[in-house]
Amino acid sequence: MWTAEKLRLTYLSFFEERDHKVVPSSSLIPEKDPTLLFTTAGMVQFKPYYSGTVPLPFKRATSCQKCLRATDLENVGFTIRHHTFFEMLGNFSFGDYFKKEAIEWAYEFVVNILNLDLKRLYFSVYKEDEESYNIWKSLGIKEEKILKLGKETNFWGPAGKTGACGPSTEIYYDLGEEYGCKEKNCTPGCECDRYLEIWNLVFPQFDMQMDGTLRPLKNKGVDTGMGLERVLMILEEKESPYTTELFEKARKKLEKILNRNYEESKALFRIILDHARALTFAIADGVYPSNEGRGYVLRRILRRALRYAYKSGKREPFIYELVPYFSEVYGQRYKEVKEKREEIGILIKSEEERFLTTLFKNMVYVDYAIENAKKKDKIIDGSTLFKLYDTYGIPVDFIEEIAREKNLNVDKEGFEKELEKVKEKSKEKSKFEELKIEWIKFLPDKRTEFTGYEELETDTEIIKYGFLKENIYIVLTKTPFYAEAGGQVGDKGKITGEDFEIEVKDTQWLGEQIVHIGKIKGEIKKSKARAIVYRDIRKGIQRAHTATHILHATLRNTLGEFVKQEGSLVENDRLRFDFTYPKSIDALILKDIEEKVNKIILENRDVKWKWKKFEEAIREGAIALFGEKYGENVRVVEIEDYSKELCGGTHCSRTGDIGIFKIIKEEAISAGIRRIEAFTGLKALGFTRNLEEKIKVLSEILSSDTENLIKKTEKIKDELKEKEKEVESLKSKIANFLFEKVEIKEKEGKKYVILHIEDADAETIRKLSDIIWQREKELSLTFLVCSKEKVFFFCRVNKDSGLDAREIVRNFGKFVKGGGGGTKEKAEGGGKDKTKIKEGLLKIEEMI
RNA sequence: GGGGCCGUAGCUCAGUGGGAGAGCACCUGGUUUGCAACCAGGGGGUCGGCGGUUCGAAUCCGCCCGGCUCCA
Repeated sequence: MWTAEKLRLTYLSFFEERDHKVVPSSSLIPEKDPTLLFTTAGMVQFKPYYSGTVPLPFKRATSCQKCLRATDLENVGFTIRHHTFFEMLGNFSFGDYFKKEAIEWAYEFVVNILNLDLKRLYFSVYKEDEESYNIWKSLGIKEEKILKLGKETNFWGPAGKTGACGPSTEIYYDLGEEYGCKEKNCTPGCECDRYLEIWNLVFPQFDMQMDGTLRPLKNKGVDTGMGLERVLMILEEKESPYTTELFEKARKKLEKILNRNYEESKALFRIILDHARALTFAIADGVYPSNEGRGYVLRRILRRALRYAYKSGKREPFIYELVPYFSEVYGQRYKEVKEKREEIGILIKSEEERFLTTLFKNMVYVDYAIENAKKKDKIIDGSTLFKLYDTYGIPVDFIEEIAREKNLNVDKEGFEKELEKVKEKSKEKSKFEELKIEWIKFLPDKRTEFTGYEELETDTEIIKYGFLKENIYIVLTKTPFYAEAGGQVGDKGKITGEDFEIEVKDTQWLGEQIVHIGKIKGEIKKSKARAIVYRDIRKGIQRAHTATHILHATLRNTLGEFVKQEGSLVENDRLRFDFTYPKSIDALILKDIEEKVNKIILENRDVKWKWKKFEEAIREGAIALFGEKYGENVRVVEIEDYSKELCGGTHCSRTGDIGIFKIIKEEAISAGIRRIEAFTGLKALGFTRNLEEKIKVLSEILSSDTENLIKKTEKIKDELKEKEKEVESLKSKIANFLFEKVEIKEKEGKKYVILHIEDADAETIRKLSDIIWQREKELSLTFLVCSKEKVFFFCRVNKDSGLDAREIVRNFGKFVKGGGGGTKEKAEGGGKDKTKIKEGLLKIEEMI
């Protein structure tokens, strides 16, 4: 009986016996390679060993690597070979053994260890790679079973324009005709599932040059990948990876959730199972759904699964329910999946809810676009497509799929163009000025030494300086000024010399150097200088920074481990901390957090820092931020029994130095990311004092004492409402009273009322007009004017009268320096000039 | 950091320059008691905030705040 774990162990020990170092799987997030979104293959963690940039710790390695790929997302579910998440078994050689051993061992493993049926095996080589071809032949493989294929399938790399590349050879397993496309020319390499590629052996052999020529690579190597899911399916004799033990439990659960059988809707099940597994692993490695980068890929994966489920009638979150089944199957080997299963579940659920809400709300726009397209040329144009994506957040692949179902086309090209435009625009707007400085040099360039951890004043020498606009930029050999990094703002202070004094406003990194930016008085003649950081401001920054660490630790304690720092700003007694959290934070919990932080401050704990090896620091549980680059040696800032973080910033020596910590604001800055702003030290005191001041003033205005302020305000509000009602009813009464004075005139058989009431308001004459209209049904026209500071008038005509209320109102408007409008039967207007009301009214009488 | 859409009663929303609305929920009275009961009446709003244009702004314009979303 084969199981996944038996297969993994068999593979790893097979190569361990052949002097390979067994290396554990690395994270799905390539730690030292910001160019890669995810770990997409077994070799990712070994990349530096091929390029030869680092000393080799071993020359042979083997691993079972978790991988994530979203490049073929649309195919997942419709074939048996596409997965977003999968495991790769691999053996690697860095300038050690080459084609012969690799191929022979692969043959031995597949035929002798796994006992795969040789009759079903096929092989491919790159058409110009005679060497590999001959090795296979020497193993007794018949020529007709070794296919010579072209560049697209059997020549790999380089990643980018230059670098390591080489031919590959592959092992295929014939699953039988029923898996095939039934085309005559169906062979290994075909798009269908029949010939399943189970093992790819890549031989980095050449070094591609800028001009495209191939030179021999210094460290020729071997990089192989055997798909665990694929092989397991063959060994277990299952119809697809989705029926192997890896998915068995989750699949059964899913059958219950969807109330369907796997057999009757395979694609649906495969999509959901695959995506649920990928999400589980990605979140376990610290990627969270968001609207950018890796997080965005996750969001797309989840949304695709939900979209298919939605189509099948499922409208509630459910993917999170599958998490425990994956954590059970994988928990032994991949501890993170087990340990974080609860957080993973919560995150997935909240993301599901978020998406379903958006989807449900915004699907109407898609429907609308589809109806439009049906009427026209059966194509959804690029700008519509883009709008749906850009504004309403509906993934393009969704729209494409829906369109396909309705036999419509989408203008993907037009969409790409629109997207390109937006990208350009974004880049343009965020582009900042480049430093174009003509440097005046005293000394040769070298790295600036930072003395600011120990002292705030340093005697130093000027390396160079220059001017940009009204600012001077100056670089010193050593400086106590902290340059902006890790959220902590640059120091402010003074640099003095014999003939000059510089007021430093900001400090920034410029490559390996620290540059001080400020204004100069006097002239620099000699290179000697003294750099002085403003103590008070620096202390304020330190208070905010240490408080940030306490806050971070407290958030993790209180809200859970999946609080992850997203960004941070540390200024003089002010801090801003952004972190992942799926929902808003309850006011009570926020208060609790504030209190806990202040408690740590009151306990006056020690704050210490040390330089350590990166690995050692991580092992001790220090928090490292993802996306930050760390060198081999890192600085660990530790708050006694409370927090341990990698941090280059400056800190208080005891937590008591912070004084007070006061949260000012808690808000969402984007989906799943919250921001807390807080003050420390005297600024925190100032904040509360300011509130106090406001309350005092408020009390005085309302003639209340501070204790009863709330009651008093409520009372005033109630009273005001009462008065408003009273005024309302008075207006009605006045209108009724005024009705008594109404005099109905008649001209050419048309009855009308024209009336000017001086001290009424708009509401009153509207009401009066209503009363007149109700009681005197014969009227052709009423025209009422009131005048207080301004003039307001309201006109109503009977629709059979042949009069136009708008016309009347406009005419009258001219007399009072105003205007008006409305409908034919009812119009109103206003003006500023009271003096000509009489003339205006006469004019209206003329118009009847 | 930049762009798009949105913000109206407790909830879901209509209203796009001229008198703040509907359905659900709530309260009172009536009717009567089988599954979203019915009938009549009522309470509930700084139309997210501030400024501008206009005789007049929920509506148009600008800025700010909040939500959703895309790009960096």
